[in-house]
Amino acid sequence: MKNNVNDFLKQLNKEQHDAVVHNDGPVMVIAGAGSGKTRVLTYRIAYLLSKGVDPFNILALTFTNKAAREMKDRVINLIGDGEARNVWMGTFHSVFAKILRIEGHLLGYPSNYTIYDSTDSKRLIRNIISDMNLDNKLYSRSFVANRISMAKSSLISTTDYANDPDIQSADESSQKPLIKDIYTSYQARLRRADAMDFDDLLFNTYMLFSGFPKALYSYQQKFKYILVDEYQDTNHAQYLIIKKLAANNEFICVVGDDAQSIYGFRGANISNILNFKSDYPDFSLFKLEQNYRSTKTIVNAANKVITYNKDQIKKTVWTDNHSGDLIGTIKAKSDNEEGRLVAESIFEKKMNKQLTNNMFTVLYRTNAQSRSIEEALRQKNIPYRIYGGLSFYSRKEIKDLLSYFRLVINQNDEDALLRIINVPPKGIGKTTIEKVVVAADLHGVNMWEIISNPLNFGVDINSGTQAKLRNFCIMIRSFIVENKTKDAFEIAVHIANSSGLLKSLRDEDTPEGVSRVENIEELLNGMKEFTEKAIEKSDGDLSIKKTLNEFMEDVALLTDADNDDDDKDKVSLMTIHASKGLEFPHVFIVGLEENLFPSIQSISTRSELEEERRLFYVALTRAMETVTLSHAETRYRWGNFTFTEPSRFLDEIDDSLIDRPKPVMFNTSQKSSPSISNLSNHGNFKKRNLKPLTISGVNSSADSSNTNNLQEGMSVEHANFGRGKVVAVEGNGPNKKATVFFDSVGNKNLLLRFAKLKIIS
DNA sequence: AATCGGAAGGTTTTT
DNA sequence: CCTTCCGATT
Repeated sequence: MKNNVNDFLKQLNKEQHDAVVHNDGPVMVIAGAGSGKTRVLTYRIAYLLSKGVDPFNILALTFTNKAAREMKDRVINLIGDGEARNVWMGTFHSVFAKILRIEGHLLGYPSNYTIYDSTDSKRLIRNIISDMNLDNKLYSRSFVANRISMAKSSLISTTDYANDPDIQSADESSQKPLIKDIYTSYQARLRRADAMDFDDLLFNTYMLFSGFPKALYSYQQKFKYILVDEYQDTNHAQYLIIKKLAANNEFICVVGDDAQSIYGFRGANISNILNFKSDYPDFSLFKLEQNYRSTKTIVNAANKVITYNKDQIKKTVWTDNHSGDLIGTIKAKSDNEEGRLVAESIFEKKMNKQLTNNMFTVLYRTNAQSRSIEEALRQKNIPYRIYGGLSFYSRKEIKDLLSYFRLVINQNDEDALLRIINVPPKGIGKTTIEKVVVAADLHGVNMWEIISNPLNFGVDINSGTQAKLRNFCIMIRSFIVENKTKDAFEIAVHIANSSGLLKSLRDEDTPEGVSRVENIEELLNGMKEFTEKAIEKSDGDLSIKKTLNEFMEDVALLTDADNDDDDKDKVSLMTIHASKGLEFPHVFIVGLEENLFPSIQSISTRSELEEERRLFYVALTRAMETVTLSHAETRYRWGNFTFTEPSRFLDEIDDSLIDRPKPVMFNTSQKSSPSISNLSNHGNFKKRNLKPLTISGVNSSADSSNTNNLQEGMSVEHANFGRGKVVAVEGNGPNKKATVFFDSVGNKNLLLRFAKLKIIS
């Protein structure tokens, strides 16, 4: 043990301390923002271990991988690596996925079942809708997917769904009575593919524990001590699983804050907090109300905002910290200007107060808003990192390669099969695939069986096509054989090459192709790291190299935010949802406009509006020192710009805490200078050429616009003119100019300050 | 069977 | 605006 127990307990305040050492029965901790919630959880784990509890008996559940990793790190800090490693800490989904790998056979799943992410399951739903010849405008994929997901997370099976009169009449009145059949067929197809979607991980865990008392009992014995983070975000399925696991020992500790419940849209149910009382009548309640994170101004502003919500648990968050600055505001003419003003403000603060980039974050409601901010930061040469957005793992080329891996591990994975059977092109076209699909349905077998032996199933194809299918199967089988002896990295490289995937992308010879190859290389590098890290850890042991199977077990549950290379000094950009649990000295919340934040979909019902307000509350309480709220008067939406109204949330901040823009007198001549000149930039609206995304924003800033070292003879790329060669460089500092010869337009004289040149070589 | 172009549709939020 | 899907063309 690294520290003496009493030493680390001294670092807690009274309430935190009591919550940590309370050792008798169920515990609920209601923790205001910034009050040391994670601290209580980690210290509690450390405390249990110090009392001699076996780490193997502790289960700690979080919602994001990031939160899980942070918790693990902090526990390791407290008590050292050895014991902490054996505590089960992870997201609900990853922990349950692990359990299902072991116990899934009881439900008829092999241990190598595939996890479908939401893209995969939407593809499958799309296929089913078109197979059923339904109007795919009426039966929109996302609507159906949502409906099914809601059902599953409430543990409503396909039969329950079809037999529930309320559900049926709801579907009938929305003109979609056949959702029940789509749901049934969807589950059947997942089964046939030995696949589970995200909701199945919860649904099946519940089925396992309710249908197999022996299995339940053994996990109850294993997980004697259960801790749950962000309890307010649990959905019905998660709630019941925890309840079952805890039923024997009732040594359960849940931590949450009803004011930060922001996942209602995916079935999270605040009443789980309220029900805790009735589930565990002898529970102890602790309230953490002292905020250690933020200034008085921020705490008071957030408190005031949340009072506009009717439904909430009473608590008084307060702080001893200094008052700090007033909340700042930015009012911009357009979303582009908003980006510019935010970037300028970051730049100024940085200079005036000697701050670093990583002290800043820009938060927004929707991922799409990142673009104008990105552009502005890039122009100001401020490095940034985007969390979330289009996930690295959802890029086409990555999905394709991963699909090869998936098929090697599980040949029943039909989504993977369909994705790659003709990628790169192998002459297996639509007609053939259609025949295979039909035969699979007809015989009730998996598509892999059909293509392995088309003649057995009477599939009518010519010998040329037969040979092509045979070659495909032979290739996959050879990968399967190789996979038995190679580690994850070796087999991955082998597949990337032998499948022809890398070659076909290289042959494209386009900038997109190059960036796709880079992405694949990035994935392979990550796999190399994964493989080698495992070797390091197992020092002494006989070659415990990580296998492809092990890699693939994790990958479906990973998101971009999990690539933690953020030791760099960068401004963070993310959605408010993604920011939960994090803190930053200086926070910008952008796009505070009606219909955007609060979102247009949520302003019609009280509960949804209140969730938006909690979201705003979460955003405000991320900040330690300053908050700046910004909105734009016009914003691009679907190609043309629309006028917007300031968000109601702006008005809900107490006047004494915010620095509102002074109302401008009507004086046409004076008003002109900044605003009109900005509007005259109209042409800029059209030039929104998005740079190809680099992986998680790495090097998005530094080398793309750092033209300080530009030299004669270099190859460069310009957003509009394409590639060119530097003919001459002259001038210094801000007036540095270059003459560049572009293939498209010939010689151009460019002021480097403005032209965003990218150095190629 | 592959490729290209036009049309249509889509923005909440995440595991 | 951007991505994805479908059909027509080669």
